[in-house]
Amino acid sequence: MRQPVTTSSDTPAAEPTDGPALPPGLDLLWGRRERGRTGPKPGLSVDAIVDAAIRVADAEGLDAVSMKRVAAELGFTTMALYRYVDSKDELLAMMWNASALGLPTVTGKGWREWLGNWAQVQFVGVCRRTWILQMPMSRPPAGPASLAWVEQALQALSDSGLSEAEKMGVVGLISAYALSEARMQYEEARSRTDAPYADYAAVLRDVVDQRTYPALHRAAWSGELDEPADGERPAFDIDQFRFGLERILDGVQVLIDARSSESSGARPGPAS
Amino acid sequence: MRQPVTTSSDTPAAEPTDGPALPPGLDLLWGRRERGRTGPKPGLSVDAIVDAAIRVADAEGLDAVSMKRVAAELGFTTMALYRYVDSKDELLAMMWNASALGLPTVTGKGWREWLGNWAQVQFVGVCRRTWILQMPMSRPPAGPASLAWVEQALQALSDSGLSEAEKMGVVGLISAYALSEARMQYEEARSRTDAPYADYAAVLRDVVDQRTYPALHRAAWSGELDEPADGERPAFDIDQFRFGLERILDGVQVLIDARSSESSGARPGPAS
DNA sequence: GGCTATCTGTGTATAACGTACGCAGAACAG
DNA sequence: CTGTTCTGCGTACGTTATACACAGATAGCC
Repeated sequence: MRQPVTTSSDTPAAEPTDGPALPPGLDLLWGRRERGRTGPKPGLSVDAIVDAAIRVADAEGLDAVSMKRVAAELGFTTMALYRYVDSKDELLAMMWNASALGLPTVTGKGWREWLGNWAQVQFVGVCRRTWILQMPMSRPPAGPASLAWVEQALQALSDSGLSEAEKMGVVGLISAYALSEARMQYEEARSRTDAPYADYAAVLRDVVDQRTYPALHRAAWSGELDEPADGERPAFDIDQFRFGLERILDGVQVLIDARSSESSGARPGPAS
Repeated sequence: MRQPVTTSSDTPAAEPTDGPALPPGLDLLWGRRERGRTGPKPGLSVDAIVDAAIRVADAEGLDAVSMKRVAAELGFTTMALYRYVDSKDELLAMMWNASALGLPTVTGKGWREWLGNWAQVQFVGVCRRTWILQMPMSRPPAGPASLAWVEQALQALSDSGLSEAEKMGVVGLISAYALSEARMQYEEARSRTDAPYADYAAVLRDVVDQRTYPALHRAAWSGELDEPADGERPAFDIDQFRFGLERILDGVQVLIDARSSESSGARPGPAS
């Protein structure tokens, strides 16, 4: 599958850093891919390739990110990239990880504000980088930057009294919601640009009849679903995101309250 | 873009059923695509194509669904499909809608049980049809079957006292969560089959060092994240889904309580 | 009946994609 | 200096979706 890269047939089983063999692609993500010492100097680097790919994705969308296009961006041929990256999937994984690199360190008073800020930063982050939403993903994050981002959310919950599994569950839940909401809004905004329809509600009004869809009919004609339409509606509506976020945080609050009243009560440990 | 299909240049602006022109693809979804009366009898139908595509997806995954493969399934050539479907995207939209066709009517005592059942049915539904998770989606549902499914959830909330926009928000939130959780679990299960690693926690233990990732390190070594490993772990863990679901429902409960205490209080209407 | 417009299914062709493979030349180890 | 190993490139292959033109079938109209 991969180029030689100094096959360690001489050294019996000595790992450079630790561990056995990482799942395919992860070794590159963690910088554990060794390069040979001989041969011509590389005119390229993985970082340069990933940067170029992100540049293309930012400017022209993820669909424009082909091996050929990225190589052209760097002034190389398509196949030159394969000296640094095993496959396009690997490159996408690197991009996904790199997208978490620029994220700031968030804080907040108490777990709720902290986690709320974390979620909002993630939301606006993916809204700025809409190509993230188009990725085939999403396997659980495994790159160093992605995990550093998850780490922050876990730290926000460290004093919450939740079990480790529960913390991970909460973080995964919120992260998934941020992604989903952004994707939803993105698709909705994109379909609004070219269609003869102003928005989703207009489509519903056309298509939904009162008999078979009474509740939807009521919602569609209530006017609440219509966009302002007075021009400057933001492409991404963070307030709508906040609505769902507060729901989730309320739910987490209930869980935390239950756990803390448990510790002074009787019940032993929570089931998985 | 499309084949002639009786261009209505003679009839000035008479719509067969109603409304102007639906967004591309939606007309087919709603059966508003007219077929000419003359010419040879069609040897195929949209339904037959969609069924075949779903058969392929069920058996071999969404990646196997190519126009060629679907056509072969029916004993036709690739291009024959384009007499019934404008593009592959349209076919995928039809599949997505059709996947909601087999869903049962759910009920429950009170909005919470009702909505909880609804969410769980959706979860196991997409788990059974994992190709749904691999779809490029997800623009908001617009097919008749998808909307009928949404309708059910709205009905569960009809007596909740929430505004229409809030109901839609809640339904969207829960639906997105069901999809995300299923996708997460699916990816995790798939990566566990071929990798040298047992599970996600094992990867974390290899890769995460205590200094830079203290919270993650603690979680990874807590043992709570490990799978049972004693053989028969279900590919999809509905209990884990329920965990997040209960969090969200708790949050919705808080919102509903606030609204109902509002109605006997002072505040007029909620902002969008 | 025949004429004509229209639709069906097919074959061919195109452009784009990811990527396997082999080669010329560069850089280092001995 | 020689041999090994790497780089970058050119070429080639298989697979996509889909545009287009053509032969034959069907229906409406005379």
